[in-house]
Amino acid sequence: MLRVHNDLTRRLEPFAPANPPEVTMYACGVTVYDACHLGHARAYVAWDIVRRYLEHVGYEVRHVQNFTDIDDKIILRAAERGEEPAELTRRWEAAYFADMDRLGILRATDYPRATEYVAAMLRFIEGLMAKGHAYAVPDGSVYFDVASFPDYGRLSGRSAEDLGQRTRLDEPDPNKRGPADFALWKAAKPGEPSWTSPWGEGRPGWHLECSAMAAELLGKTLDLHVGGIDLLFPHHENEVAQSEALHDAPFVTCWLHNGFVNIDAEKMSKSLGNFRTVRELLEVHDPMAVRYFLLQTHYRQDLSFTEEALEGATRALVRLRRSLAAREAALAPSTPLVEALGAKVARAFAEAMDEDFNTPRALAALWDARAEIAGLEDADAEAAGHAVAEVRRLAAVLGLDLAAGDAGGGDWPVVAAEAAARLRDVPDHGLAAADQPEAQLAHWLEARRAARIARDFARADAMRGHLTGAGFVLADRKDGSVEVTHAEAQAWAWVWAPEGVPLA
RNA sequence: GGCGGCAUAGCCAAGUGGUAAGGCAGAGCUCUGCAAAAGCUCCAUUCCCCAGUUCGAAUCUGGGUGCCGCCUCCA
Repeated sequence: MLRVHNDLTRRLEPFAPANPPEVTMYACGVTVYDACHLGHARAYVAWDIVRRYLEHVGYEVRHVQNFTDIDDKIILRAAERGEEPAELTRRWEAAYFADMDRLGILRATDYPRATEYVAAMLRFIEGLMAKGHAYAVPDGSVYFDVASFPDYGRLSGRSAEDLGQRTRLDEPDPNKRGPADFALWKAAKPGEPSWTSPWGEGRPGWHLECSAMAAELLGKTLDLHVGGIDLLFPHHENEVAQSEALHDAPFVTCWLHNGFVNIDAEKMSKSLGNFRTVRELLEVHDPMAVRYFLLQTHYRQDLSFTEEALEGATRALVRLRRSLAAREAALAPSTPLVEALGAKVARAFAEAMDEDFNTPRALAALWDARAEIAGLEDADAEAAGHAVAEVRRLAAVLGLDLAAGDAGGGDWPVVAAEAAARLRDVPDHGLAAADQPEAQLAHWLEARRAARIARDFARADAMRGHLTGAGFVLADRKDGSVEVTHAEAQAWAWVWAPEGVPLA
């Protein structure tokens, strides 16, 4: 049975959607004005795992994630660049998808844009005003009246007094009746994009879009609402207030929040300037390795980013893949032991994931299975491939493709192609230069093979030394083929196979 | 000031009462012409500190210390 940590109750509780097998899940999306960094990747990988696991255990998830495509930062950035806000936001939406697709994040059911739901938001505000929960001020803005909603603060654990105390430190906004009141509708300043409303030209407040779009697309009460812990207050608190004030129904049954990515013990964020974009990370690292890295930490915990840890995750992924690949072809009729092994890993995996999506433990279950598969003997070893398939199937629930990236696949990374090209400049071995990196490397490997057959190991090792100097790592295999990797190309491998008789 | 979180081996990180998962790094070995890869073995008597509860605590309670986050945009 799946149990989840509900931030509304601050407890682990059974997952109980209102209308199973359907699950409604709303994820707070990004403001599309800049590149995604590892922190964003962390959040969306976490929710991708939640979605995948729910589907794995039989739920049908309606997953909605918004794009905030109108706000102060967008307006400012578009003005700086001299382009329309819509051009800017469409560009960053595309960049968002490019990054997240590479990380293997499943597409949501819907990606509503705030600017396309302004009419729904205006109806929302009018409803709140009719019920006395909102008020307009002279400049044309509309605020939510927090005092009219006694339950305010339940999600974030803040009392009215807490909020009052803070305001002594800040300059009070003369427009607001109460210190915690927040804008539902912001009056437009000259030159800003705006929509017509009963209160004049303006644009929706940030908190409102999630409430309005969630209600439009998923209904008044959501099974799951997810987002970063930084959104807990005030964003999610305000969403609850608006939605429940209007609908007189619980807004969200279960809230999930993910922890931060820390770098040097500090939150990774735009404003601190200590972020690593997904795009730049993927220039060097296998997307699956980045995903694996993120899954090593439970989603609610802060995650420490270090290059060392990311590289460690990459090596772990490569070893897990290779270890399994070594047994994948063993598909003789299965045996009781192999069947039991498959069932055991599936059980351990489910136990881990059922405990609030404990991906570190789920990964450990996969590693335990790897060791058992490697230790199989005789008839069981002949059938090991069936257990490998089971491990890969479970890994896929985490969005990890353990079959990919192994020998033979993938384009040549730039570093490897450049290294191969440099081999042409080594004046030795009487080899013809070749244009393609594959052909260039194949010349060397063929010559080295000839030397090895002639048992001229000094020459063969000298050739390997040159290749090693260029960054290539050779792995001789029993059949005479050579697996080639490159020290700077994470998780990349290329296999050269000789024509003719294999090495004796 | 208010609210909340975290402190586990060189690094990342599970573990909420029963005697420290997993990965990376490191060491040894097997295999190999030699390597690499793969495989096997080893690697925290101890969980920030001090009291307490308990037959028993990394886990519960109290008190410290340190770090981080939210309260303004933020995944």
